[in-house]
Amino acid sequence: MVERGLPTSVGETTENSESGGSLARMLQILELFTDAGPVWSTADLIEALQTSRSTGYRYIKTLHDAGLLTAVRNGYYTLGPRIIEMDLQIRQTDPMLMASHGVLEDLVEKIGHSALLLTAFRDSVLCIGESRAPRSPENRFSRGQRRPMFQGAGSKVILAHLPHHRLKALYPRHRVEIESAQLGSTWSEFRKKLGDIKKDGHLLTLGEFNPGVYGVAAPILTDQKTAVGSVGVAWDENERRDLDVKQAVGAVKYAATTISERLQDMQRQS
Amino acid sequence: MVERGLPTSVGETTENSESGGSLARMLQILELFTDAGPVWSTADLIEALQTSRSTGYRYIKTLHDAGLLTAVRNGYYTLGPRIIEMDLQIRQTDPMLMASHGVLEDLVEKIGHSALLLTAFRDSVLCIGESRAPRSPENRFSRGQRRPMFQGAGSKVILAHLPHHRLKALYPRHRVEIESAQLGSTWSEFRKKLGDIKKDGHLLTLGEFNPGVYGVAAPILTDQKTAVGSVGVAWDENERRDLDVKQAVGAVKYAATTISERLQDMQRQS
DNA sequence: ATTGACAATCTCATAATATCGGATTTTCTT
DNA sequence: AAGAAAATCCGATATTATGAGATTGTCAAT
Repeated sequence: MVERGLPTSVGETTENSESGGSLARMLQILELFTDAGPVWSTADLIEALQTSRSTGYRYIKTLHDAGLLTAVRNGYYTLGPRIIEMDLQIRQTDPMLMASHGVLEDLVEKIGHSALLLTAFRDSVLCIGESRAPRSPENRFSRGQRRPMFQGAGSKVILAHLPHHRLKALYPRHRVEIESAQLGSTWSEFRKKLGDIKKDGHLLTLGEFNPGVYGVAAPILTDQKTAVGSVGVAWDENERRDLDVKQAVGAVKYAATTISERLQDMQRQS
Repeated sequence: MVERGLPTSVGETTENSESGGSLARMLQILELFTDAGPVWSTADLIEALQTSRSTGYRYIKTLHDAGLLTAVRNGYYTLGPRIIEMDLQIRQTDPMLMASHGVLEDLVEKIGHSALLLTAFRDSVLCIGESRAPRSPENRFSRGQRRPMFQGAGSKVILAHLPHHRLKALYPRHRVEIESAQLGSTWSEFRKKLGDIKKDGHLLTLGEFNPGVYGVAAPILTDQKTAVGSVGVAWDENERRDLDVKQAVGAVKYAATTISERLQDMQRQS
């Protein structure tokens, strides 16, 4: 009866499945806070949830008590301080981030361009770390931002190393995007293209986001050779240094391998 | 084995009240991820929750679907990517942070020491922003970290400008800390000391965290003159420049006032 | 301080739905 | 490809989330 959640705006993990109960319903509140609407009144929140006042207030109170929401003023809420705290917690302890310490910096020094650390998240790719070259422009792709999984070296190289079942589940959801990204118009064609990338162990792209910008990326792999993330660098073609493309590829692959090994060593110890 | 949920470690909003239902119980999972234990197995999580396997898995799944948890490998979880994403969202839209853009940088330039932006959170103070002076040492108090509310200029100055009822609720919970922080051993003494700080509109401290370190802070206030945060700077006494303490106080107060005004202007528009 | 206006919480009967053990399916290792 | 382990599904039960209205708490102005 609670006719909540417009199917169009849901975008959950699994296609459009009914949200999994009140717990998920409550967490949906967090999704409402966007760049376009970063501050919500209780009234609007309750309206958006299509629930009773009591329940709405209870959800808000629960999230508030957990620190995930905070009142900016009387009856107006924003994402809460606990999120900032947890982000620090992640920065200090995330295994992949830990494993990449120093490696990204070395990579930047070696090739003179900014480097990114990416991870797969919900059929897309999230930037979780970056190391900027000395006087490079501020990156438009930085920690916390997402990109589609079918464009850019850093994304595709993860895609190619995803476990079988993940790909199988993902393909039907994104047939059109995959085709328009030149990744094949059939399942077997798709698998073949990914197989090629996988064989190379890296990917070089040109102008997939910004015209004239090169991208190189290599996957960060688990013991079973499936991707947990990737390392990537990008540079403008007329900003080219004496650096050879091959050299960049080598450096990126080396960085990715180093991180992968460290990561696997860490897991063996726990 | 993992003896969770000890009343001592809870530290919820209201004294020690029974957790408010399954929603809060699920969110408690997030509190388990600490520096000491950043990665948890499903088995240990369920053990810690003291619930059935089914329910434990359902909680984990719900949090996973929301992106608040992520699997680092088979059956092991960490805080999830959605948190990183939401942190960026906050950095891009948080009113206080927006209002402080440029102001903190100007302050640093004026006095040559790193500046911090703080906010009140759960009977403590959280750092939400910082601007580092050119070649200053990496700050030990940076974004995402918490400090007690009764030590340090940045904390006390917020405390002094907290709304009446907040103080009244807070005092009995922290009598001992307040007394040992020289903030008075009775309620009226406490109120008087805070009143003095309030009158000055700023606070100067010496060596409350690190010996020989000066701290200056001023409050960020709402229309009704209650604190939402503070601006602070700190420097070592033998690192003193030709800068006068008075000059620093003035600069900090100016920064805090500017941020307060911007904040109030923003609210008038929405 | 007192009041009025609004926001947030509380009360409590009702039934919706979270819960649990066990079976089933999915996922991972050999 | 088969076996082992993990995660999900299933359905009966009662715990507990829900919602309308009353109450309390909070805020701004007199």
